[in-house]
Amino acid sequence: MTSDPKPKFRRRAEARPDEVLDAAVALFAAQGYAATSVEQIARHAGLSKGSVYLYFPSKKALLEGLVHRAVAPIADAAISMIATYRGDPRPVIRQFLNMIAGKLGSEAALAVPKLVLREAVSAPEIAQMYRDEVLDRAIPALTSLMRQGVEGGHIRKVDPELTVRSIMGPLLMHLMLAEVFGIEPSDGLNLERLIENHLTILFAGLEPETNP
Amino acid sequence: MTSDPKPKFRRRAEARPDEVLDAAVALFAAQGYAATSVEQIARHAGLSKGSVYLYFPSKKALLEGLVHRAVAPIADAAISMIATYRGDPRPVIRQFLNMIAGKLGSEAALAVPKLVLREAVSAPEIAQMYRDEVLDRAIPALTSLMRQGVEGGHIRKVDPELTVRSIMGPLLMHLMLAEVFGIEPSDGLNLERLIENHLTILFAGLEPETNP
Amino acid sequence: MTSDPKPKFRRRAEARPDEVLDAAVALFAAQGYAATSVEQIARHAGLSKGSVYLYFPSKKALLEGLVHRAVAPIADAAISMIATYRGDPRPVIRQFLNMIAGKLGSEAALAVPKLVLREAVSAPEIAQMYRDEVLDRAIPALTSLMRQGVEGGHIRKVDPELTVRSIMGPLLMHLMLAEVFGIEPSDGLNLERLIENHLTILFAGLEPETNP
Amino acid sequence: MTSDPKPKFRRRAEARPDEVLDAAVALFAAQGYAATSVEQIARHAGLSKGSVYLYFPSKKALLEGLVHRAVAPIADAAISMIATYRGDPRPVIRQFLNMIAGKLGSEAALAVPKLVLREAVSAPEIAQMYRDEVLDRAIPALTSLMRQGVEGGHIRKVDPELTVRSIMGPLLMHLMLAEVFGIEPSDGLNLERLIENHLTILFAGLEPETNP
DNA sequence: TATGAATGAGCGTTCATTCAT
DNA sequence: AATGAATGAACGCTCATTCAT
Repeated sequence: MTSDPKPKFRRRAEARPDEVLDAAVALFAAQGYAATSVEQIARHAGLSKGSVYLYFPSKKALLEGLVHRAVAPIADAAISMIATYRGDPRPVIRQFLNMIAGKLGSEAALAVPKLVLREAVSAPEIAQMYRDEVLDRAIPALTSLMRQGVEGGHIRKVDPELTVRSIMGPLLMHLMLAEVFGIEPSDGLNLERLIENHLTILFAGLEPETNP
Repeated sequence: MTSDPKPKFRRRAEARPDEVLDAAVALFAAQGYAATSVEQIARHAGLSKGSVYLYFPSKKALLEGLVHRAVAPIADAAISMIATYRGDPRPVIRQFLNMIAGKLGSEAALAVPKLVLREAVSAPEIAQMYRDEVLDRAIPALTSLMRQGVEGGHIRKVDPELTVRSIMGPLLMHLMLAEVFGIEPSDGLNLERLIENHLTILFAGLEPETNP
Repeated sequence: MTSDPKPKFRRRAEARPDEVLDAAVALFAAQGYAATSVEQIARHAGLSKGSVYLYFPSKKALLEGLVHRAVAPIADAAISMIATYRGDPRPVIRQFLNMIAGKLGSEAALAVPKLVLREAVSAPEIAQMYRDEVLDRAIPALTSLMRQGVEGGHIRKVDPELTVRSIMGPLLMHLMLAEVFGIEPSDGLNLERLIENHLTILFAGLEPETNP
Repeated sequence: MTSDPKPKFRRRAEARPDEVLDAAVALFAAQGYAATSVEQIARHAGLSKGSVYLYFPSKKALLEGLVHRAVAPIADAAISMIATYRGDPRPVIRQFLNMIAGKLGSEAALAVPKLVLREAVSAPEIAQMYRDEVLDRAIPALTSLMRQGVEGGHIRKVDPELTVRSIMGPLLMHLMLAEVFGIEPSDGLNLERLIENHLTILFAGLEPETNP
């Protein structure tokens, strides 16, 4: 803390890259990657354009760094919840969706996935990174959660892989309608009610067939 | 294969705008709007850069023209199917999803919605156009289809507005995983099986509650 | 008149070049040469862009044709008035200025001289043409009018060449203030009053010195 | 001769805008605004095209900056000379014209007014700027100089407003003939002799009428 | 570490001119 | 005689990147 002999006007240098990334997410999310200039990011982060290149070798590296930074926590939280569960998957699904809603509904955490979606085509490295670090870990986990649910007779005999789409899809659609097109239900982007309605249908739909 | 390699005759004026749009979809879809130059589009369509401006006043007008051309047919088909139906909505939903799958699963028809999704942030006019011409016509139609289904006792007492997300979401998610991240189930982008699995759950989930 | 066997829908072809020039003056005057496109001129004249090139080999040829057409009459009228006069030049000067004011004050005749002034730098051929056909005929004529006036003792012993500037300059300045900067005297661009005031001073100033 | 051939040191930031403007006047004067490209200006000033935009946000801003830089000094000098004078205006007029001749006869100072004249039509902001900063200050000053001369009986009863045209016009015409059309008197653009001849006539013409 | 002046390649757009019809 | 589709060169402007300081 006080070991530095002349700390008076020292800037916390290690924090800089993060500040730059913060500025970048904000601007990329608001205007898109292509429409955001390095100059804008630099000003937003409180330094000069040239200094950005001290921390990141190119504009695209910003995007990558950005995604990388945001991605690990989400996936980790998700996986740890599902990984080793045995039994009726429905309670875990409820927990899982509520956690995601909690994460995304609150803050600018939504910005990164949105960004990935938009830039995935022009920047396949980004899509790949997201796939590697999030999707290819979370989807198989969900898939095997469902598989053991089917095998244990806890739920109807559905295709575990495809059912993952039925679990996550309505939430994705809800967010996309709201975020991209500004279409919200009459009482606003109410994630709780969406999930409640969704789970009512989903859980009834997953109920094992009573009469064999 | 199916298109003239180098058309001998110039001056087929009426066909040109469409050819330009064809080139534009292809390139926009492959590289994104911002990363595609007008020059590229022109060469792809077999004309000079300047000639593109004979048919479209700006690059953005290409995007708009593109979306406009692709959008009306989809929405029209959808609406006409749903509009005046009375009774258990489930058969119509099956028809509806199959139609959409037929339209999107086949060709480059998917390119335009994908494009809209990506450019929506930087080009809000595009998002607005899509909303006006597709979403704001299709979603209310679906919503009231569900509403009368609930009121007629044909399905469980769900929120009609939110249930629309449960109907369409899984399809959206399936396409997005495949198209954006290259994630497909073990037997490929099999839209029929996806829909079948989805509808099994959905229809069981919508079954009116038997007791009380 | 009736010699043509099928004159029904015949356009008076010989009039076309003039119509094109009419359109060109109007637009060049309003927007400048560089800011006016051949397309605009063509539309204004009621034909297609390509057809303009039937009558004029290039855009610059339009400007030249324009000036040429407007120039001869002005100079001719001026010269014929001055050429052979002997005696006190003052009555001729009055006549001359009134004629010019009549020509310029009325119509779009001002447009061409204004155009020449503006484009003279970038298009020296234009300046040269104007010089050849107007200035180098009118100025020497005025100069010798003044010279014989001095030599005959009708006016003060002034420099005939420089006095031409004193005769024409105030009118030029008046028009330029009005046309370029929108600065007009309190009662509008009143050419008669301007000339009256100007001539009062000029003629008194030219009065031969009474003493010796 | 008087400027560094190839400056060894980059980064003389404060001088650059002025250098760019210098290059711009030269080229605009020689070729006109529209016919001069930013690239030309940049090369002339020894920088790259992109660098010009470091100092000026647009090509038009160059023109404006140019005019602005040249305009204030002229007007200031003029006004300060005339403003509060009482009595026979003729001595002040002589001083005033000599000062203007001194300013314009020497250097490239003429380039800017010429430029204003030419671009006034296509760039009304420029005309307006010149009007605001020069004409609307100098002309009223001259007008009231004349008015008090008339009222004090120092000069003939002329219209003060219109007489301003008689004072300045011959000089304007002399410069225009020379600069635009290359027409000069036999002994060159001799501003002193022009002014002498002009004032002889003007002052005699302004002499109060002797016999009432 | 930090700057910001400087660059150069590229983009969207315009337009005078040509030419098959 | 007349068209208008087509071109290509040029222009104003932007911006990611570099580098001397």
